[in-house]
Amino acid sequence: MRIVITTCTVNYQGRLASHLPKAQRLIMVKADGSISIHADDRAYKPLNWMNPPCLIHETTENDEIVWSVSNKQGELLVITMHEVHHEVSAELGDDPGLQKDGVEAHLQELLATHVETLGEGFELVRREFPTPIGPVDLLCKDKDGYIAVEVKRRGEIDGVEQLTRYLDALNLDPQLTPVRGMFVAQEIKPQALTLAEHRNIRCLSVDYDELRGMTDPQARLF
Amino acid sequence: MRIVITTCTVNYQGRLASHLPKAQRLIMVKADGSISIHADDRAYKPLNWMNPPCLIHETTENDEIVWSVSNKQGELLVITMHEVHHEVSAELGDDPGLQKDGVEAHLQELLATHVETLGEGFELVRREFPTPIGPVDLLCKDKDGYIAVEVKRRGEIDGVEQLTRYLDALNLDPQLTPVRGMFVAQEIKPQALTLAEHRNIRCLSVDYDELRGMTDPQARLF
DNA sequence: CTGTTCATCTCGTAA
DNA sequence: TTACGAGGTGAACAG
Repeated sequence: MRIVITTCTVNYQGRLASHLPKAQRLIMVKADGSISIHADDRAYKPLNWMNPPCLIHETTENDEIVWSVSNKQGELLVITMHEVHHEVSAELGDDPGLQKDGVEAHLQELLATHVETLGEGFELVRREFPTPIGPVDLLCKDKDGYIAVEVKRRGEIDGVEQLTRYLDALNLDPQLTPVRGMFVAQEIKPQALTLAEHRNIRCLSVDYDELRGMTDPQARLF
Repeated sequence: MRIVITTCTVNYQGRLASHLPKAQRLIMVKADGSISIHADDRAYKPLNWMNPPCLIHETTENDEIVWSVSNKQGELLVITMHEVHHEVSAELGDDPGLQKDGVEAHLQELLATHVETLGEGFELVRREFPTPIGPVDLLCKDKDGYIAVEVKRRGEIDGVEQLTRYLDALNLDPQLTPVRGMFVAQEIKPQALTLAEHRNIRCLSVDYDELRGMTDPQARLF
């Protein structure tokens, strides 16, 4: 990792064209060759960046240091440093990586082992049930037939569209039809709820922690 | 802006839960109070972060510095620094900001002034034509009636769904119906193309630079 | 404020 | 390699 605090101008030509006027910024060069340019606000997003793999070529023109960063896709990032105020290097080494808990996959897992919470007499047929246009999160069955369940952390309109496409595909199969739809999320947006109801898709909000408690009452990863 | 290179462990509890084992990392505190934690790879994304506005509370426990970062939503980021290897501060000042050229809005603008490239005899009725569920990018007209045009930089399946919803809404209006659909993008994914054709939506790939050339042959912002 | 949509989205994963 | 969906998506803009 190399950190340079510098007064610079930046031009990017690639997926779009962009320009940063002369100002003081922080440039971060990482061990994988990637580069990012940060202003003094916004935690998340750099002003400009180049993802690895990329090549940094340094030249000097009229007392100005110029970095030309290019990648295989033909994108080009040119940083002209008018003045360098500070510079540090440090070897951080490999990172053991981020452990996550509470993403959609976990919710799907928990629901798969507790399909009875989705509806009376529900039985799991398969997780990730394949269709020609992609897998349905859960395929369940009760006394009236099959139910395709779409699981989301946050239920929005896109999820309802996705489930609708799956239902269309599944209902082409005479072995399965009629297949009902069910939309399950920790939180369902009003728009999504309205669209789902309009399409006769049942909606259910579930609580992740509560669901986890059913499997393992004292579970808490961290 | 404050930069700290430190051996640390990090815990986040908020929209999900996550944990970073002890390792050397770079912590960036920006002038707006936001904070991000970087490993030595990936240009774009920090391992962990907290967006402004947030509050940083520093304590010391057994020779370890602990930063508790919280926000109004009740999210909590706890950084425990076991060792600090380097530290810098710098006032960067306000950034003049990034100027962009080539985003979807520009493409829509160009197409609006050249609707004849979309189809013979096409005339523009309105950009951002309002419907109950949101504005259609372009509403055009030819001798056979109205055409709703959805403009995307990259045409994917979501865009086709969006256009379909607009068409459904527009065709409820007896003054307009029948409204045909048209999907225009610099690049259209095969899946989107298939779905669009299946719904009788015409697809067109356009070249941004070529289109811009029609308006202003020597135009080139940077 | 909410809701909607774009993004140089990034990033993982599975076919 | 490509395609697809999730994301602590973030960020901008309209209502």
